[in-house]
Amino acid sequence: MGISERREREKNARRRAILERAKELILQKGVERLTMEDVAQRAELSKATIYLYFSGKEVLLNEICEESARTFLEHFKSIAENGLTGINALKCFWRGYVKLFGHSNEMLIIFEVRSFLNPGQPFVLLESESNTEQVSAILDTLKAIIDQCKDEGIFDPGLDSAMATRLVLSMFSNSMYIASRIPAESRKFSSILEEITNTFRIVLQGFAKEGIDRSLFDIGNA
Amino acid sequence: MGISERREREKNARRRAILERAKELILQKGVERLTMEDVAQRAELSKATIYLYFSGKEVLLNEICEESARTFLEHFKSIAENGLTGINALKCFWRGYVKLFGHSNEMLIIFEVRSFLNPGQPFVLLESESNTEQVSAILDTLKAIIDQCKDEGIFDPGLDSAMATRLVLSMFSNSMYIASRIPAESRKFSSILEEITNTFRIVLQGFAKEGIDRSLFDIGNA
Amino acid sequence: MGISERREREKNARRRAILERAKELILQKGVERLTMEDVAQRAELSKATIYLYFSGKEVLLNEICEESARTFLEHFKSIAENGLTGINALKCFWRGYVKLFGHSNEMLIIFEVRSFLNPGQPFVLLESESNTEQVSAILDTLKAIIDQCKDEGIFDPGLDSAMATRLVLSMFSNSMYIASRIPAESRKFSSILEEITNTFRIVLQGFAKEGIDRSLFDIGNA
Amino acid sequence: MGISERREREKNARRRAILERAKELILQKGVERLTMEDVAQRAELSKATIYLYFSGKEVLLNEICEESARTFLEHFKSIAENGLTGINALKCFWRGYVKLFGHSNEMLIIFEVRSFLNPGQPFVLLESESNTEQVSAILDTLKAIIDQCKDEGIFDPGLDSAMATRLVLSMFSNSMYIASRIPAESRKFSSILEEITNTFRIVLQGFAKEGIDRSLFDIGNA
DNA sequence: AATGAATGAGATTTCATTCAT
DNA sequence: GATGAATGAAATCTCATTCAT
Repeated sequence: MGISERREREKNARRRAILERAKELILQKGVERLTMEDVAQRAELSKATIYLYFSGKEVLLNEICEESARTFLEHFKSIAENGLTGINALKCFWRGYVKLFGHSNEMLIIFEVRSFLNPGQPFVLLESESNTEQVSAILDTLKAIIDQCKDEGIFDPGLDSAMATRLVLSMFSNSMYIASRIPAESRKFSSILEEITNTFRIVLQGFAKEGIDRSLFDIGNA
Repeated sequence: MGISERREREKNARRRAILERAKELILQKGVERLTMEDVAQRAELSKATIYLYFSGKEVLLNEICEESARTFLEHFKSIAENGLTGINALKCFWRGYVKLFGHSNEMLIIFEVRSFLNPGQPFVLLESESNTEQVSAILDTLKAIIDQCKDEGIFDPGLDSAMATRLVLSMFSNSMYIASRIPAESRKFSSILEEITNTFRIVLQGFAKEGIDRSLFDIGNA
Repeated sequence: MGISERREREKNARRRAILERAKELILQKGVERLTMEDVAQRAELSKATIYLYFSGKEVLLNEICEESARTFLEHFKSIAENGLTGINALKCFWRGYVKLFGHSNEMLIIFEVRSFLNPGQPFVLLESESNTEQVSAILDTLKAIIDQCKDEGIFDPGLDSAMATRLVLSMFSNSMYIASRIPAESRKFSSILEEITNTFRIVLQGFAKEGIDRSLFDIGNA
Repeated sequence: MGISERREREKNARRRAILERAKELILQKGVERLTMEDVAQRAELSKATIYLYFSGKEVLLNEICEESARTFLEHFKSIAENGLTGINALKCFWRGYVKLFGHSNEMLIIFEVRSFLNPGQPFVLLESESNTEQVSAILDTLKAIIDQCKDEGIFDPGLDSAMATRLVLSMFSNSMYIASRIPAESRKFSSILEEITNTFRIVLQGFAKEGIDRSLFDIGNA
């Protein structure tokens, strides 16, 4: 039994390692240019071995997506304590995003891979049942926060929160998509981040109830 | 003489037809999945014939992009009279966009193809000289309008107009990208448009100087 | 009738013009890289028109070959008077060759095209009936000269004159082939000619009867 | 261990087999008509497999050339003992050539492929640094032998040995080229060989110092 | 007589996937 | 469990040739 457990552990470790290498490659060349050959080489395994762990390219990509989403959610949960105000939860969400994006690019991968696998998702996302578990969880979380902000009188009460969630996500998604397409060597995270931060602030200002003090939305220096 | 003119006309017509079919395919499957074989089949021509009109895939994509951008610009110019206020120019821009997007998807294609040909453009767009003529013209036009809105006291004077241009465009671009990836059969333009309209309104609200009446930005029913 | 004659004349002129352009191209890129498109463009005609004058690529190449051979023969005949000694005829042959090769490259084309059309010809040339008329004539002429040199006691009486003809021709052919493959821009006729001249002299020395004064074979400064 | 060695051996064997098949095809149709499809079919493999062993057509051709040259050189070295007189070394060179040419056509392939890859080489051969290692070695070897013959008073002291090397090689090259173009079924090695032998003898006679006994150059029956 | 337009057949190369060992 | 080897299917592009006008 100890043996079979160790086996299991090792197998999982290798699975992870493969996913990790694949992600690196996605960041470097984009999903569309990712080949199984690349993955194998980077993982220092044979192509055939990759197929032992993942039954196909699509499956591998899905796993990447799930894993990244899981990582993001865990991060988010670990930061978010209960009893936060809406605006603080939002800042928390943002910090989690920045942390992951700036450091490990998890978010980038989620969105890029997902848009590759499920073209056109974002617009149907909330209604659709085709979302993977983890991704749905992210969406739900975000929507809850936006609702809370409305309840707390910070966001315009007439704001369609489903739409607002989609907007925020597609904004992120787009940043990611664009960032992912910048050749790895000339990608500068600081300026991309600045751009996204500005964008996010403006969108929040757009969500705000009239008369709300805009300095509330100075997310960047939070 | 009549003959050679007719020839010219027919040749142009065929060129156009090919571009048209290619655009349809891009809308259906995305640029990355577009093959010359596809284009040929859809255009009911042989692959070799396609190469008669376009010397390569890249050239064809570039033409699509240029053509679409030209169409958009013409549309825009035909609507825009001189002496418009910033906000009206913005509405005009929007109307042009909606008209083209809702009916012929021109914009969608510009952005998708461009992002395929020049990965990562949007972040460097304004500074870069690598923009094609037509696309640059769109960018310049939009930036001028945003500047005007700042001058007229509608937009926050602290707004970075280069950034704002990038934001608007990447927002559009993203809508387009997403819309393009929805399988043609389940794509509903009305709801996509509504989504984009809302998004646009929110972004404008985000640009607004504090205290400006938000009803100004009810672009949709303009 | 005057009209139909003029027609005929014009038709021939055009035929010639096409062949001329094709030859230029062969010199520049080699037969194997010659395309009908190229020929048409260079001749400022449409591809279809080329097919009006020549029923196919092979036919066109054959014509080129015949024409060049005819030109060479004419040249040769115009120089060669009757009553020449063998060695003088040889020099004459050589002068004709140099003149044509150095100036118009006729010879080059004959050999290159022929080796493209009839692979392996040279070795079977003399026995074979598949030689075109003109080419056969060149061969016969050369063989006659070699025979004469033997008769006149300059060449080794044991020399197999058929073989010797083949040798000379394949030597020429090879020079041509090599010359034709040098990119047109870096081709220097003077040095190629020098090389060929030396080669020719050595071969003649090899043909010589023992004891014959070698200065006889200083063809180059003839 | 035994396994990985066997693998290595088999892999090399297959590599060789592919090269062998490619060479057969070159002999039959010439380099210019050689397609990867052909090679694959002849080797009873898929095209993709060929690309597993050779990263492209050019690489495959280069390998062929190198391999053939290596084979020739090895043969030459294995025959040539030290301390040979120039004329004996020449005969040795000749025997190596005949043996390889008559049996396996190695030489033929070297020259044909090389002239395809590096058009126009022969005239610049000796000066150029672009020669592959093996081919350069052949050239150097031959030139050394010719120099030795001059030193030993067999060849005309005024003979330009660089030129003479080029002459001999281009003579061989040409024989090869011609032979390669004879349809395989009608190619008769005996007569080709006889032709080349005669040619070689005559060229050597041409190189000879005046007064040298010609029977020295009866290479053929050596 | 001339040509613009079209094309079939084929060339090189790439990649996800399978399978025997 | 791991892998080297193999491959089918597809993508981009080229060229000799035909045909309606």
